[in-house]
Amino acid sequence: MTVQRGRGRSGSPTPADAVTEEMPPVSGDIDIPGPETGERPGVRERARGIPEASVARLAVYLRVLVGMSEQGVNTVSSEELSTASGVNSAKLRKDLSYVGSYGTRGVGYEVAVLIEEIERILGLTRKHSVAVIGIGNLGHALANYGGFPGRGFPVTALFDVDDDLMGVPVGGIPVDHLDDIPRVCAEREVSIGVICTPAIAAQAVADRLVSAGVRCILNFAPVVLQVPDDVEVRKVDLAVEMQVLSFHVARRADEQGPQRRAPGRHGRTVNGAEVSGVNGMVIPR
Amino acid sequence: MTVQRGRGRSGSPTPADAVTEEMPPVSGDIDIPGPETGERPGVRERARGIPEASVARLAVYLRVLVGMSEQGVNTVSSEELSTASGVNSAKLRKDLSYVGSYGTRGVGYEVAVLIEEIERILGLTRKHSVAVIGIGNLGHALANYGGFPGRGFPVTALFDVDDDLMGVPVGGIPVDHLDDIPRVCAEREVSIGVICTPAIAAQAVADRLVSAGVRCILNFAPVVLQVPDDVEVRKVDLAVEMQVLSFHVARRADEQGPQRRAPGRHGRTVNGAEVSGVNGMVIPR
DNA sequence: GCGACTTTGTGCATCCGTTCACAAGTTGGA
DNA sequence: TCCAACTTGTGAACGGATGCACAAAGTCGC
Repeated sequence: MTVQRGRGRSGSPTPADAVTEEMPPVSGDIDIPGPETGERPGVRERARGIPEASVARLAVYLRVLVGMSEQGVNTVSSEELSTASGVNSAKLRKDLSYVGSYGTRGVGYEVAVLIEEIERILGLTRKHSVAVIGIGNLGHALANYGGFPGRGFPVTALFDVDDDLMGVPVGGIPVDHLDDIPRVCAEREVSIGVICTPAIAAQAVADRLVSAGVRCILNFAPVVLQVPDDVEVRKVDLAVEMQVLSFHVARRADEQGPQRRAPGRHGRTVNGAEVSGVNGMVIPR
Repeated sequence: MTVQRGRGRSGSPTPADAVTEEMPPVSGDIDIPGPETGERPGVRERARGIPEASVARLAVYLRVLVGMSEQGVNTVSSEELSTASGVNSAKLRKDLSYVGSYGTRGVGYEVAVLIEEIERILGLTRKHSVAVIGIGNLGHALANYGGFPGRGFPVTALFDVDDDLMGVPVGGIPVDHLDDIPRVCAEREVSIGVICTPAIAAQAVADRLVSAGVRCILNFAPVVLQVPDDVEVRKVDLAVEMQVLSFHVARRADEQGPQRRAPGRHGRTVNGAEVSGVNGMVIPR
């Protein structure tokens, strides 16, 4: 995966850059059967310890499960679900075990239950108001895809600097000026900001979002954002994706071209398709 | 990181699902100083062993380096470059060591040299013809951003099923029908296919791309594609990104809400901003 | 009610990637 | 020429994620 953790703007590089740091070791991760806290017991304690990689996969399982549910499937085994999700069953079961024990040995999982539990863990039971900043090609695309993938992510605010866009509704929502980020975000309780601006503007936008109280940012701009410790940033970088693919093209050419593909090679990768997934995504055009 | 390796359509789950499998252990990774192969010695052997995570980061370094170069910077230390790229210097040096030893102890790296070498490793020295399939919102955005990020990725073909779009130029390139994928891709030597279709159509499109000889796919559709072993797929899934963010929102709420943020917590994450990057991306609107 | 069969949940070994820490190489100044 | 300061490159330790394999738990048929 390609998950990097950056550092705050305070500067000096620290070990905190570690990929998949942050999650404390599993020590405090035991399901404490203490008094009810309103939610199921242990859920809160457990949620914290889920590895980021597992969280991302849970989202994938969720999608598959919803699909199954729509097709009337009631029960699914780890084997079936894992195949459909493109992971192996052991990993899937381990991922699900972070969520809790909702399967029945000898039978499998109830699709509906699993959906509910994963949604709860992922925090999808409540809506997350989304703001899109930078209404260019991509921003437009996102805004038009009103109410993001899998619902639960209503786009409630759009921002840009272009005067011609001010007040113009895109996907039903009028565009506001960047300067209004603090006010509008507060009013509409935006919890996630999606940055689709050019690289040059991204940091400034991030700063405004942060000062507006937004604590989660999805960054499409090709810059490493500097944000305070308590702000979560995820980055999607098309250039990087393309270049990684390019690398594989090159590697392949190198292997095959000059010294002819080694005869043993095929045997080694039998059945091991090269899918370097990164995440999920929607925008169904 | 969220790199998954899937399996071929052959079905039955296998250990090959392993993340970051495929790359053989470093055993054969030594820089063999044998006879020149046309490229620098050892390059070919080395390229194969670079971890995917490092490849992705190399792309980030490259972007930062190009920026520096444009500003007239000639030399950079691992410390500077790492800070600018949001990783720690040890990791950066290790990443660069996969590329080769192009630094000077006591001094640093020559920006120009590093750019050149990274470009070579990433296979950016040659152009990679790109086809975009599914000219909806996102496809449109990508197509319009003619000649992808960082150049080297010219979009040369567009496909859709909508009759109204046939022949209509988008970003200067006329849209062809899905049925023409094999012919057009062959003619224009497309090496990378970008799938922006709805989920339902994605697999069929992938199949056509594969049969057209395309061996690298960037998939924006929310499906797990089934492809042969020798096809590389990278997936960008907006839904997953959003849901991972949602998870963090929830986690944070759980931490702070009920049992008040633990006093020690801050001390632990000082300086460790939570940036779970995933990849790079451009589309500067 | 019992035994054969299925599937979950997880301890454990393994592997890969990150980080540490230091030897080796380079520069500049005394 | 020698020494101090600096920076790269990398072996080795560490830690987290993956995959295996099996005990536990449940179902089904007889």
